Formats: sequence, structure tokens, C-alpha cells
Amino acid sequence: MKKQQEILNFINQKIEKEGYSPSVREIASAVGLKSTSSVQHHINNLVSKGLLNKKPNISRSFVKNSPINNVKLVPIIGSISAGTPLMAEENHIGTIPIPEEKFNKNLFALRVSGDSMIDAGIFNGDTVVINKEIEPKDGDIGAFMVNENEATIKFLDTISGKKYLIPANKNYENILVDDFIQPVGKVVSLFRDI
Amino acid sequence: MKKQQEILNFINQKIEKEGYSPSVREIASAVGLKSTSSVQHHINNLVSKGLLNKKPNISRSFVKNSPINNVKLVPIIGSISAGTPLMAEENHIGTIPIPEEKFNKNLFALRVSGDSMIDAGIFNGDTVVINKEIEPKDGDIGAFMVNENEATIKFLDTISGKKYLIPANKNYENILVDDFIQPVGKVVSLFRDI
DNA sequence: ACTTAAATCGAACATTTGTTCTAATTTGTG
DNA sequence: CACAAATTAGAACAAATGTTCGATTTAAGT
Repeated sequence: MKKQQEILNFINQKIEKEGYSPSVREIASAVGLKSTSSVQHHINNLVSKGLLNKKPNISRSFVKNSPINNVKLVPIIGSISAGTPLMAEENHIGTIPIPEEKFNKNLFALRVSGDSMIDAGIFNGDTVVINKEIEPKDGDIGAFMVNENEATIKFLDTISGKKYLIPANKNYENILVDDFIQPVGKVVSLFRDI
Repeated sequence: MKKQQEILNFINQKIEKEGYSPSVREIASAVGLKSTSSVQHHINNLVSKGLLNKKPNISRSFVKNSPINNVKLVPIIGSISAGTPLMAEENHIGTIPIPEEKFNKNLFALRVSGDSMIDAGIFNGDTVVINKEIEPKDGDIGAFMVNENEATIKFLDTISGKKYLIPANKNYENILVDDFIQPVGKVVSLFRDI
């Protein structure tokens, strides 16, 4: 039982350090077993226990089974420049990591400019993560294209039956949502360097 | 040249999706080459250009060479309970990812409770990252132990020659820094789920 | 001590795999 | 078109590798 743990540790460590799986013989010599079939025996047990993943007859196909390690990178969009679509390469100014459990393919991040959402704790220079799959509802903070080239972060709400983009700053006016304003997605996270 | 990019993409994609490298033959059939030596030729070029890493004579030993992929996990400290030291296991309530370039071993994260820093855009429930190596200076936001069991986030500043912990909320009073108040570190990042 | 099960070993086998070499083919260039 | 360079193919080889089988050793329980 201790050998199995030892083997599992070595595999994970090898993948972590070298970037690829060990072979059965490398495992054998690492954990002090003289026969590859001994290793095979433990591997079979680990796989049937669900502690290890591997493809049969494929070399070095162990897959790390770490509980908390998977992180996805979300692109940060800087400014939306004239003509280029929102997700164009030119606009990518960086990436931020997101835990995999929160990840979904329709996330991207936007660098905030301006102080129109300061009362909501969203400051100039902050980075907000936007889920394109979720259309902002009343009360949500969302990202909206206010014209072809400019995105903005605002509260969305209905006042007297009309939809408004509502800043969180007394110095700014509400914006009536017309056909030229398109929702991009809902703001789901915020990052700030202090 | 386009084939090389295609090969690189397939390798990265395979590692990303399956968790292990493809073989030369798998690459060949994936990118539409009928000979393994053609693949080998491109691999040699990619390696000599530094775009790809692999160990010679070791199967499936390609290493993803993504420019931005290294992420470190920082522990989130929930509450500091009586008696247990700050970094004790019991207090760890999660982890957040930090890009490696910002990482250093003296980082940890603290879940914010209370609204004393609301005017600084730090809200109840936010997670702040603290660098234990940096002692907060005047004007900085820092984490401080106000007694043996309780940590707080405040501005630090000097008023009439005396050090104060200064909340960012008119409803709270400044706290005179005495011998019982110890700085933990400087707040360097902020995370919020919205 | 005896029995049974588990772990290990040793060897062998069939594939898989990386690598090399030469020839054929395509591409680019003047 | 003609020529050189780059790309691809084809075949072959040696090494690496996963797997299997039976025998041996070790550990565990009665």
C-alpha cells in the first residue's frame, strides 16, 4: 500500500518536474522495484481504484490526478480599437489565471478604465472577468458595447419600464439602452493590483 | 512553416486535452503527413528554434512551451482562530491562483470580513493577497494583527507624529498603533466574485 | 508451524516509438 | 524553363516500452 503511494508520488512529481510521464521501468528504478511487472501490478491497482489514469499500450500516458492544481488562463482585453473585433489578437494585453472549477470557455477579462463604477468597488485599472454566456439581468453588473469600438461596465436596471445602464458614481448619468447598445456578458470576477 | 505551427498546435492541444504527449506517428496522421521522418524534420527545426522541448530517444517527451502558463497557488486564510498560528492548516479555506511572475513564497490571501475599507473598494467577502515580506509603509494598505487572534485590513499613516490604522469608511474610527498591533504584510492584490 | 494471499521477480514477447538514410516530390527563384 | 532548396515519402533499424506468464519470495492470519 505504501509502494502504491510512492509510485503515485513519483509519477506526479515526474510530470510536475519534467513535463511528461515516466515509463514503467523508470518507475521501477525510482521506487526500488527490480521487475517491471511489479510496477504493472501496482499500476493496475491504482487505475482500478481510480487514483491514476492511463491509456493501455500507450507509453508515458499517465495523467496527473491532482485535486487542486488546474488553472485556466483567461485573456485580458485592453481597449477595443476601431474596426477590430472584440476578441481580436491585437487587443489581448495579458492573461489572468482562473481556478478551473470557475472556468468556462466564454470567459474573458477587460481592463477597466474610468471611475464610473467606483461606488461598486470597481476602480480605474481593475481587471474584470466577463462571462459571455450570461446575459446581464436587472441588478447585474455587465459589460456592454456602447458603440462599435467601446465597451463599458455598468449596472443594468429597469426604470419606469425602460432599460438603463447605471453607473455607480453620482457624477455620471444613466444611459438609456437603445438598439446601438449590445450586452457582451455579465461581470463575474474582479482583480486588482494594489 | 505553416506545418510547423500546425504540429506545435497539435502537440499543445494533445497535452492540454489528454494530459500526455503525442507520438511522432500520431503527429504525422494528425497533421496529414505520411512519413514519420517528415515530422521528425519539423520537430528538429522547432527544437532548434527553441519553440519545443523534448528529450532525445524518449517517447512522448514533448513539453508544452507555452509562454504564459506558470501559475502558483496561494492559500486563502479564513479566520484566525484563537491559539492557532496564522498559517495553520485549519485556517486554510481555499486557494487562489497567482501568475508566477508576481509570485513569491511569502504570499497568502485573506478573506475580508466587514466594510471598514469600503471606500478603498475593498468589500466584505473580497479576498486580498498579502505579501508578508513587505512591511506596510505610510499610505499603504496592510494587514495587521490587532490582537492575538484577529487580523484586520487598514490604511497605515502617520498623524501628528503617531501611527494610525485608518479605515476607509467614515463610520469607523482610526486606531492608534500600539505595541499590541503587529503588521503582517502589505496588501498587494484583490479578488472578488461578483 | 501451516496455509493462504499478496508482493516481487525474471524472462520473454509484441508493439510502439524515435531515429536515420536515401530517394522522390514539391516549392521557390532567377 | 532550369536549378537549388525545402519538404515529404518510404523503408528499415535499434531501442524503448507495455504487457503477460509462471515462479519465487515475502507477509499475514490462523
